[in-house]
Amino acid sequence: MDVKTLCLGVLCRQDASGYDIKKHFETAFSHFFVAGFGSIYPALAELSDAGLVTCDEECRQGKPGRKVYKVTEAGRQAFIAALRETEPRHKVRSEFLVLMYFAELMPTDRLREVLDQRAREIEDLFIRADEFDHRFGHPLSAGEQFVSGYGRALLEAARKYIQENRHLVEDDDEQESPRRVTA
Amino acid sequence: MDVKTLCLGVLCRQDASGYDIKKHFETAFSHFFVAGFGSIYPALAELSDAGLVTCDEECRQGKPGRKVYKVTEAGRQAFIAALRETEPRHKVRSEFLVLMYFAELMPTDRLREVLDQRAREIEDLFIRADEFDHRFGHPLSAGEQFVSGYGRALLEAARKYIQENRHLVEDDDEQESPRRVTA
DNA sequence: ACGGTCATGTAAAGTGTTACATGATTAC
DNA sequence: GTAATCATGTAACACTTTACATGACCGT
Repeated sequence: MDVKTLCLGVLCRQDASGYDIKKHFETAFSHFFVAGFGSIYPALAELSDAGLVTCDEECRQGKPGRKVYKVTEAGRQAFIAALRETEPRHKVRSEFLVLMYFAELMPTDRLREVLDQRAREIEDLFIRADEFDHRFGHPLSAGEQFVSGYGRALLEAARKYIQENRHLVEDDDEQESPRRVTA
Repeated sequence: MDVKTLCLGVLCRQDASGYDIKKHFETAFSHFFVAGFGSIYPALAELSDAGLVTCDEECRQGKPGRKVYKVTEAGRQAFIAALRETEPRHKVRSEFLVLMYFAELMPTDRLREVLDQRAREIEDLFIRADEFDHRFGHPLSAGEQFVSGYGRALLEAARKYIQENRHLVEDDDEQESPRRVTA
């Protein structure tokens, strides 16, 4: 599934500009999809050319002018068809885990730093997840609840695992550290 | 981090052919990286051109001939430098979660099917993880242990979450089903 | 004044996926 | 005999990332 289809999906929920859609990727989709402006704007142009969305441009003298996109009936049908045909894949790409895998080739300092950074990122993601859940206005749909809960469950598992197992890569690696303290 | 660098990393552990490396991606790296032959073979050719690996071709009359790659000292240094510079990102791309997010636009049958399929895939991944851990021969390194445990911890969290929460998207969606049984 | 947010878009470069092309060997 | 596994590689295509280019508005 490509960014184009995801944009169409967002527009099936509500009218939005490219900028709004980017926000949606950063909040609602943050657990499972990323996209930048460089993918979103061309995608919207293509959707428009294909007649799957329409575009109202708010003229604000000079400047780019905010463009609000709306899905057409053809667009809605196309999205539903895409959902029917999409294979439910689930793919991870983690440089963090690559680094952990090759822990023996890294200095202990750097390892600690990387683990701390990952731990901080996880805490950040919790905060962002809370922000998303408590948006004032409409309550979460069933799908949003499921996905939000899924993200949180996996985040919790990751946090716990890292806390309890970071010693596997941080210790024994080099035998240089003279303090084996804490009886 | 690209496939080329990962291939170099594998070769820092042991000599291998392109085919062997593919196997490595499917087992050791299965939790966090995927790569096909179409990425691996060109990567090995480039590494060879750059002098980061050498290549011994086992001549077997006719046919392609198995090529066994070995890392050079320059290659080892280059990999260690890459580890130093790599940002520890962690990215998920999940069509499965997209489908769940848009559950309201899908028929209940299809939803059930998708959830069952994901559940089966998770069980498969457990089996593959066990196979990897119990390879006869050398015991797991610290890095391998950490990554293998991480993968398993997240798999367990995903399994549990799906079991306990699939009703969120499978039920209430359409009110058509006449059986609300089990008072 | 300055930094952050809002706002759109293009072009080039980098990367990965898929399909194609070929063929031997091993296990059932 | 048939399917799976071993084994390598190319070419076309698809997609994303990054850098660039521009500029207003709002709050402090």
